[in-house]
Amino acid sequence: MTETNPIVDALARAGCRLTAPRRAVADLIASYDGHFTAAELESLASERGLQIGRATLFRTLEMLIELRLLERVDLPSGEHAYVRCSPGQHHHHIICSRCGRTADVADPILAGAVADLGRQTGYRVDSHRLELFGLCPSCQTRLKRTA
Amino acid sequence: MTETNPIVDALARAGCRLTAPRRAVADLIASYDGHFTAAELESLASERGLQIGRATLFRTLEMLIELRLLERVDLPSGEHAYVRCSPGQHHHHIICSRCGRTADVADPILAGAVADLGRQTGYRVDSHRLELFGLCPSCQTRLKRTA
DNA sequence: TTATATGCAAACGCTTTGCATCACG
DNA sequence: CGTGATGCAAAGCGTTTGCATATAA
Repeated sequence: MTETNPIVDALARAGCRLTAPRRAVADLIASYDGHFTAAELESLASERGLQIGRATLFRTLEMLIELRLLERVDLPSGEHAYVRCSPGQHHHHIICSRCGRTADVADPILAGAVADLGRQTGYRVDSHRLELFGLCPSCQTRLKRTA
Repeated sequence: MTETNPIVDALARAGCRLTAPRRAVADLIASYDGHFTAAELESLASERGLQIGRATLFRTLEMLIELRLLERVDLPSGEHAYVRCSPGQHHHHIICSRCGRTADVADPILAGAVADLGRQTGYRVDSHRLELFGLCPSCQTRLKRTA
């Protein structure tokens, strides 16, 4: 198994040291389809017998956000969660409220709407944040079957 | 001066007791054009010599959110703030990043975009949250003058 | 070898809670 | 009067920090 964890790669490219805890965090994150909280990450780490200090965990998360590999989102519940995301173009997340799986959503469709809203209000819109919540395709079918 | 604070009115309508601390919070909130944090509210209260316990402050804020007179927003800085909003139809906020003044934005324009995004991803979108940040008209002109 | 990262534990900020007292209706 | 609201102070939660130690490059 060659080293192909994209997070590890990105850390290397950014000139960060590839320490054991960072590799561990990278692997933990890779095992999530959807969003996760810091606490979830921590308990998954201990389930797997990985030694990662809480401080290191948060420092690593912060670094990954800096590198735009991760984004912090506020769930409807008020919890803070993290989602993986592809660095690069502006986008948003759509989050399944049942399984937590996320999908990236490209911005262009929204851009027009945002421009309209600016025109409507007279505000010069500099940035915006959109979070969508709903059911992913597989949870939809799963629920239909049960119903 | 007749009792015309809309927050007080709404509390009365909701069957809540009109206690002194609640009236005080209602008046404090009324004096903000834009968003405010719990801490700001608390220090404004003490500036004005009003006695309001921290717990009561938070309990009142929670109640006002329940009544949809207030909404909690997450500023780009990560701070939590509260903004007044008109109960009723679904809407979003546009927040001036300079003076904090907010405007409500009706949803319809966005609704189409959200529907598109759902179609694109296969998710069934149940709810969404949009926060817009930028400069309000008066801050725009003020900045132009300075520049 | 040396700048960087780590772990611990304590500090932190914000928010909530338990509980005895108070006061609106 | 009785229920619901208050204030305090302490607990709670998630996150950050100081500092001595360990480690990648």
